[in-house]
Amino acid sequence: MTPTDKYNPQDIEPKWQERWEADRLYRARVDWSRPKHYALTMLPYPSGDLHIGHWFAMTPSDARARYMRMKGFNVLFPMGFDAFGLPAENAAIQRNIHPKKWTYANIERMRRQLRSMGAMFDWEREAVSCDPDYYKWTEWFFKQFFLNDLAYRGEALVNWSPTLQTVLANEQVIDGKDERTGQPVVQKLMTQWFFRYTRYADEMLDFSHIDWPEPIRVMQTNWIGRSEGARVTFHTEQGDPIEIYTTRPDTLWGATFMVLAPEYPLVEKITTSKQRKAVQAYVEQAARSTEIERTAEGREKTGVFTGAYAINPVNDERIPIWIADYVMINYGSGAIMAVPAHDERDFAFARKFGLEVRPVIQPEGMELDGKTMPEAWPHEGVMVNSGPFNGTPATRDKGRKNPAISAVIDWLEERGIGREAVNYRLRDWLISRQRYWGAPIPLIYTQDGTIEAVPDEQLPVELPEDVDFLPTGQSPLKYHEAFQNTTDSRGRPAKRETDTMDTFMCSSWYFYRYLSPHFDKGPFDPEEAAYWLPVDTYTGGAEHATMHLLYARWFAKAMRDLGMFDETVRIMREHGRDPESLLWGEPMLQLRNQGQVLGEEREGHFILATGTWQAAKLFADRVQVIDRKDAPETFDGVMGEIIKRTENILTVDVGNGDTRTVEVMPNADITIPGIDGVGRVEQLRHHLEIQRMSKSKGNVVNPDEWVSRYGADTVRAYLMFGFDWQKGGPWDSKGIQGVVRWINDVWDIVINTQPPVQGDPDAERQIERRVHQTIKKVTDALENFSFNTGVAGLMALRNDLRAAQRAGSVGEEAWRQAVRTMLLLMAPFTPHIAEELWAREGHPYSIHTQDWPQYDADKAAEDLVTLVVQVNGKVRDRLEVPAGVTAAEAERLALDSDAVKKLMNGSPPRRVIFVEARNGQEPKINVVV
RNA sequence: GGGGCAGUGGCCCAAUUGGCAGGAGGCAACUGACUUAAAAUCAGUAAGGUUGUGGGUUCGAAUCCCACCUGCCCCA
Repeated sequence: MTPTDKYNPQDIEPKWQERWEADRLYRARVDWSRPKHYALTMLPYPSGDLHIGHWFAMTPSDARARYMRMKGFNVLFPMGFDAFGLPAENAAIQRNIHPKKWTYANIERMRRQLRSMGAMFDWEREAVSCDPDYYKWTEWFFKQFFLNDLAYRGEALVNWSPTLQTVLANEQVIDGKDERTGQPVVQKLMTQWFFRYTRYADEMLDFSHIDWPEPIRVMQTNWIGRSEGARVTFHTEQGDPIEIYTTRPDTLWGATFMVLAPEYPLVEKITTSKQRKAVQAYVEQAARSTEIERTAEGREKTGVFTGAYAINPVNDERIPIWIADYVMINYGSGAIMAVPAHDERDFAFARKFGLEVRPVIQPEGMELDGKTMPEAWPHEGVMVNSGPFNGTPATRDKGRKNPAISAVIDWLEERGIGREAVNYRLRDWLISRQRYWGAPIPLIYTQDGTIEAVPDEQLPVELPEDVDFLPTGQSPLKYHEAFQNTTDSRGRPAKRETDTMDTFMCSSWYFYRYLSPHFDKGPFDPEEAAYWLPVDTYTGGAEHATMHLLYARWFAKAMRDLGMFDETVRIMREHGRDPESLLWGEPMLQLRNQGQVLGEEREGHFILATGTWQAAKLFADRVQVIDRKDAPETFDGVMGEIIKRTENILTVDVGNGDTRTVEVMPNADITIPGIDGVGRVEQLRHHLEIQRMSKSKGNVVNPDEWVSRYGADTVRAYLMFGFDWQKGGPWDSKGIQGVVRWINDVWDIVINTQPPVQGDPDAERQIERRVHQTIKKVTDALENFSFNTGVAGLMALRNDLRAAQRAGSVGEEAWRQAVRTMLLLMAPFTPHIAEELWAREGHPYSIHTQDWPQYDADKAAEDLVTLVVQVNGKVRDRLEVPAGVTAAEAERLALDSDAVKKLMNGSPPRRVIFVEARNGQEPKINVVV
């Protein structure tokens, strides 16, 4: 064997990667004569290192894109970076590196790592969201939305840190405190920029045009949270209107008080002087709690009476107005009518403060008494105490479908008291960020208070680079004079907006930029868009269900309605393509989510520790790592597996669910097998559970290491084989061995087989059969994102070829044919070795531009099959029968079988059910006696 | 509290519309070969189960329905 006969991924992988790149093998070009396929995988954030999760998300996606290409599609599979965001600013503050420098250095590093995957990314279409070339268009989108009333300035509650004088993101606030400084955070109303997200709420509830996973559709539906009901206007005794929204207008007569959010603008005006102090104190306290705390169910209700009263418009009753933090200023109108008898939260509030509870829906077979009822009754019944509606049945149906609600809405509208209304849980999209590292909002505030958009020819508003980062976390744009000071359209001094945009803005349109990353007449080139759009297959994590994936849908709809696709549509028509799929306003037609690769389980060291006890803690001067098997029966000290180590404090599992704490003394004698001399406490291994990977847990799998050990093909194939892709699971560093063996075997099968010139026809037929069965398996697997079964099918074929190789039973012609097909089937999974062996077999470059093998059902068919014979559903016999056995024949054979005869005892069968063979399964027959 | 997803040999996982759990495949295990020995590699081998639990539908349920248990995700 010459050295080249050994499989050496370190050799062949870079070789082919370079060749593919030099040949621009993966360059995707518009070609109207061929069907297109736009395959997309979520773009990474350039955090610095590609981790195994990126590989898990991207390489199966790549395999499928490659398969689509071999199937005859012109495939676009681009890649880029979602490069704006907070981590870059944190790096700037903590390590004094400019965000730009940090980000681009990371991108450079990640590009290299991404290339090592051997994916078919078309790098000539790469887009980086922090390039001015890119964010020019992010700004342009903002401007279009601004000019077309899709963007507006409004007030929103934000997490405000008085210490840092800055706004914090939700994830930066832990228990009402800034996670970095531990200083308290308050809720403050601030002026911010919003997009009219709810404008497309109803359209976004329609999933009929897209093939997205059910859980995502459910999550988005719940997130949008459409409800039907009515808006009703109450008035204070002084005549100030307070509009409320309710899904239960049928309970209006049961409203015994009103509740306003503490931030409600009218609060100050209506509060009586007697109540002023209490109200003010309450408002201040409410500002200190977060929304999550405020709305948590089961939380003790708090609130204060304002001293004011409102008039219930349906019965002119005078009811007290309270403020309470369980009512949110940004949900509905920030005010509610409280119907304690029929709403759980109102009920809890009424009981706490001794407010009246008045049932107005009487359920059948139950007598509700406001004084004694133990809980609210939010369900169906007959309306009572409701003036003209007494006796009207209320069902569990929502909205107009409920006769009581429907009747009351009509009545309200006739009287002009209220009107039918739809409400959404979804709020408008707050896009302002008081941050530096984001796309600037291209607006100018003039001296007279008007707001101007920056003229197109001045876009992009570039981020200044000469900025200083204060450790406070404040945006440096806030005090960057040169950036802020500008002139308006009439040449007068003016101020720039210093807020930047939410990074979800950048990622809402990146897949359009990929089409033409250097196009300078618009965000994308309509000539490219007409061919490639929309995205056919999108893959990524389900964690983006309600944010990115919903924003992207909103964007597509807004773009469509602002005419941004008009030219694209025209070109589509010119080429005879129906633009329907683009006009749906759906960015991605098919979506699939991968699961998550979790950390591997690892046993901790089993130790014997001795020393002195103090309270319940052992101060150990000696720690010995031993094999669990060698553990003594009893031990005077602490014996067990280390489950946790913090510095020099060990938590040891001593069995029976008990743990002991061991503090290892500085000069302790530590012995660890395989480590010479005295071990260090840091060398003691603790138990690792199967859990999410994170640096702090020390269970991170570094793909680069595994690639340098086994090659990219092996890592790719293992990730596709070892997991149910849509589910994910724990990494298994031993499990990868199976893939290593498979690839080595394939190498050996192709390189080191000398098939005889003449083979055994039966054996050759059998191999051909297996090959075609495998074509079917692998094809189905790739169609269905079931990558693990695809690789498993290829491994099974390997087993068959191995056996034939050893037996020398398959002749040269048949052998080469089988190997040829196997390599084609492998190409999407393991592109490098497939290309290498393809070349060595003398086939023309490149395997990746070949046609996908054609499945032939006749060739896959078995001659003889096993007929499974059941009696009353239990397997009683198996008979060898010809493949195409008919029902009549099968019945005759089954009834003739000894096992069946014995069970039937001569009586005739009551029923016989024949199940035809299908899809490689065998026929079954069930005799019912 | 509400909603969603999942639970199959020791482990990862298969099982198109309900139709053989001889479990597809892999890991681990065991036996042999190679080796002074071990690892790695190669060849071979059997073993392993009330498909989370309990009911229901059906000729037949891992699959469909109901309830419960456990785990993960989303919302509150």
